[in-house]
Amino acid sequence: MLSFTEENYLKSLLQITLENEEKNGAGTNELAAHLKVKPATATDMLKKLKSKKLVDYKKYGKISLTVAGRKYAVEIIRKHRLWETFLYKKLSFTWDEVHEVAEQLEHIQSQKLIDRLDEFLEYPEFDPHGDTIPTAKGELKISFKKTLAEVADGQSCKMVAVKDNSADFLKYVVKVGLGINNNIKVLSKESYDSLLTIEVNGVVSSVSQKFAQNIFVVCPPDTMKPTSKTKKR
Amino acid sequence: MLSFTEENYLKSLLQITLENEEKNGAGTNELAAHLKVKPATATDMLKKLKSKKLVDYKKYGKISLTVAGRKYAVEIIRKHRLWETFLYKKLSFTWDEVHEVAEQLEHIQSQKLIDRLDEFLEYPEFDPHGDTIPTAKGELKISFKKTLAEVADGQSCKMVAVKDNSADFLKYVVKVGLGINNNIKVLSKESYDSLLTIEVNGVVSSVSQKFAQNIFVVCPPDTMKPTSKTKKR
DNA sequence: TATAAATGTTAGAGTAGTCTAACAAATTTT
DNA sequence: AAAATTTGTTAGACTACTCTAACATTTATA
Repeated sequence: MLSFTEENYLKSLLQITLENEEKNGAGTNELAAHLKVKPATATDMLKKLKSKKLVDYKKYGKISLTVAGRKYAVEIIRKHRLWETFLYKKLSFTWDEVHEVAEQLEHIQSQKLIDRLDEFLEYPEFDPHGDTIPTAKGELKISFKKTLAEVADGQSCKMVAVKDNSADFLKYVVKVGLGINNNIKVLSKESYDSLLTIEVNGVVSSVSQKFAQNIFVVCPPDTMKPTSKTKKR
Repeated sequence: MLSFTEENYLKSLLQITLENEEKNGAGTNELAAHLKVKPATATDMLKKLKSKKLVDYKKYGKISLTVAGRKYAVEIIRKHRLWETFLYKKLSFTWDEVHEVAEQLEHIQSQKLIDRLDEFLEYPEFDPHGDTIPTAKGELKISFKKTLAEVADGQSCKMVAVKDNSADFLKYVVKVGLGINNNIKVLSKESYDSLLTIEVNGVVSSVSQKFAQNIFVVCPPDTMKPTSKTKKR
């Protein structure tokens, strides 16, 4: 069983690699900055995680997670996002309040707890920020999460979350006929003021850029397995 | 903000004092045994907690919580019991599974979380073990929790929890007309086999001792304020 | 390609919490 | 009340994680 600290290092490494798909690994300074510790501290921990076979690391080299390390990290992300969903959906926390508490809850050790929580929440796909929740099997779909404002002309997407929790905004969302899991097609985008014309359930509406920036959507979801070793060659 | 460890020391001290109302304070060995550490370790921590004004302690003397320390400890107990209730009621954990996970969850730092959880659970009075849950104001009712088998002839009590979670037992409970919060009057107790005759909602039934040992009840609840300083003299 | 800049590592030290071993005080027994 | 036992404390050491300061390696730049 890993300590909170070790878990945080694994989680940061996964987050860094997810943010930069093209990169081959993280750097010590980068990792240290992500965890808000000094590089020297990160070096020490990397040696420890290496000895536990959770990271691939050698002096002055790039850092990456081993298969076991990645699996562990995905579990932490899963816990984090399930707790965020719980706080948001069941305890009426707002979009911006969930993260801090989930940072603590993600370290609770109990497989049964997380399985039951998943069930209780009815196996949610997305957390309140629109990020995908890894499955119990450790599958992490990479969602190309963006705001509706970033969706290109003619493209379709699915609403996964809101960024603004004010009553005004949420009423407006309902008025436009939008809701979680609705499919949205962007019919056109005005170049002058970025006014969007969208179609939801066959209904066409116009929404401002400000509005669109507060709606999170995913475009074409893609599955990424927890490891590439399962691939046959 | 206190560390997990410091919180555990305060919690243990409160638990020890609650278990022995008549005693004037805990001893170092007793506290150390409760926390599964060595006495030397406890001595060190006591000095630290004393410097934070959370315990009253002097060399070779009895240990007790200050008003501030007790307040903190009651909050931890409150969190623990609310989480147990959540696990039991919402995530279908059994009576005996909740404690271990609640030991972890009780240390999560978020006032909003615990207030919302309390609301979500509809302000429960008792946890799955039949122990009272301190209120948001820090009031801890001392319940004279016992099993139905221990209730004296002629006495009345209220059912607060079950000890056995098997389907067989729970079906039996329903059959006898029992449920959480029901008032039970013990009409008579057979001295030979402890068979109980009880009255619930005007209906009289007979239950075995084995059955009665798996029902938790409270008899005459008594309120105990978080501090005795509020008493005027 | 030599030098400067950026990046990463090592050594030594500090804090929190734990331990063991030796000692000190309080309590119980005779 | 003296001795024995129990209880509690001190001193020194260990682990996990962190830091700063000095040094080493790699990369970028002139």
